[in-house]
Amino acid sequence: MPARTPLDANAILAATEEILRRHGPDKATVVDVARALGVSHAAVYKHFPSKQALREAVTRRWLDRNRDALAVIAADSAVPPAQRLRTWLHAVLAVKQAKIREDPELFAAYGILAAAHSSVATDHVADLLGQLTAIIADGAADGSLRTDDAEATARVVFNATAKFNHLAHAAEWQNPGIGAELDEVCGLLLEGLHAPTSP
Amino acid sequence: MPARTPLDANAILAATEEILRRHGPDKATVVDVARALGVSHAAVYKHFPSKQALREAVTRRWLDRNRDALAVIAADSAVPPAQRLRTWLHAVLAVKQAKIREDPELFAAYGILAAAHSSVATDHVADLLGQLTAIIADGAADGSLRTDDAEATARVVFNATAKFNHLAHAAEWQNPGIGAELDEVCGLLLEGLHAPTSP
DNA sequence: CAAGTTACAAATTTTGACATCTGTTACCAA
DNA sequence: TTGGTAACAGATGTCAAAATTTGTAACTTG
Repeated sequence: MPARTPLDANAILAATEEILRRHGPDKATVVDVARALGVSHAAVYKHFPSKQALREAVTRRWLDRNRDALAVIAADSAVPPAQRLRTWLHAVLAVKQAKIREDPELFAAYGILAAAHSSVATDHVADLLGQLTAIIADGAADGSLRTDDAEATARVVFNATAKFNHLAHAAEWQNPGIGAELDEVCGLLLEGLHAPTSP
Repeated sequence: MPARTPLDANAILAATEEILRRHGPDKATVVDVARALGVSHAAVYKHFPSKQALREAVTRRWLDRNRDALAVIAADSAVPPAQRLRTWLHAVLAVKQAKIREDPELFAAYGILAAAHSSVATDHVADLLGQLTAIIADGAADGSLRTDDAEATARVVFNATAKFNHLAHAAEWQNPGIGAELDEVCGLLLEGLHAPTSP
C-alpha cells in the first residue's frame, strides 16, 4: 500500500527536521522518521543511502538558510565595507545564538556533524569565508581596507574571530559580555586593516 | 604498618600523575593511586578532601610548570615587545601541542577540569592574561605598542587568538598549517597595535 | 595526636541479557 | 521500472543487577 503522499526527498527532510526538533539528535532514528511518514524505514533508504546522509541533508538545508540570511548583509553595498565587516561578524554570532535558543536540538545535530568532519561543516565554513572575502574585496576596491589578498585576509579575520563563530565556543555565547568582546576584537582588526601600508 | 615512604602530599601527586598517564583520566581511581603507594585509599583522603581536589592539584602542578616556562619568554626584556608578543603566542601553542603529544592523558584530564569550570582552569587563564598584559605594558612603555589599557588589550589579543590557545581547538592543533595561521593573525593584530593613534 | 587501618553506606560504573536500530537483500504491486 | 514492503544479520542502545569506587567514621598503633 503506497503512502498517502508520494514520499519525496523533501517530505523526508521535513519529517526528519521535525523529529529532530522534538526528540533531539540522539533519539532521532530513521525508524521514527519512517513511522512519522507512515512508511517502513526501508523506504527512507531508497532516498538516502544512510542515516548519516539524511542527517547531513537536513543540516545542510538548515545551514543554507543561515548562509542566505548572512549573504544579504555581506552584499549590502549601501554600508561601507569596514562597518559591514563588523555588522556581518556580529550577525554570524547572533544567528548562531538565536539558533541555540530556538532549535537547540538542530544546533546540537550540527555540532555532531561538525565534530565528525562532515563536508557539510567545511562547506558551510567555505560559504562564510566567501562572504567575508567579498566584504574585504569591496573594502580593497574602495580603498577603505588595506589587503594584498582578500581571500587570505578573510581567513585571518575568520581565525581571529574563531571564538565568536566556531561551534566549539557555543557554550560561551550565552555569556552576556560576548557581544562587547567581539566588538573589541573587531576594533583591533579594523585598526590593522586600516593601517597605512606598514612602517 | 606504616608505608615505607611516609606518604606526603607530594608523593600522592606524583603517584596520581603516573596513574593518570598510564590509565587515562576516566580509569584513574583513588583506589588505584592508593594501591600504587601501598596504602589504603582512606589514607589518601587524609591529605586530599576529595578525588576532585586531588585531580585539581595534579593538574594545577602541571599547568604551573607550563606557566613558568612561558613567564620566561614574557619577561625577556632583551626582545622587543612586539616580537616578544608574537613569540609568546607561538610558545603558548607550542607548549600545548607538546603536552598533547607527550602526555595526552594529562592533557585530557585538564580538558575535563576546564569543562567542569574548575578554578584551576580560570586561574590558568588569568596567569596567561597577566603575562600578556606585562608584554603589552612593556610595549606601551617604550612606545612600540599603542594601547590605552594594557589589560583590556591583552584580553582582546587573547580572544583574537582563541583558536590557538583555547582547549576547545586542541584537535585543530595537529593541523600542519596551524603555526602559519597563528603567524598571520599575529601580523594583523600587530598592525592594529602599531597603528598611529587612530584616524 | 599523627598517620594509618578496617568497615561501611551511598554514588557510580561495569556487566550482560535483551530490545531496538541500521543497512541489505529478496520480494511485491502499479 | 518506480516505489514500496518484509525479513534479516550485525551494530548499537537500554536497563537492571552486580561490582567498584567515593567518602566517612570508628578504631589501632607508635
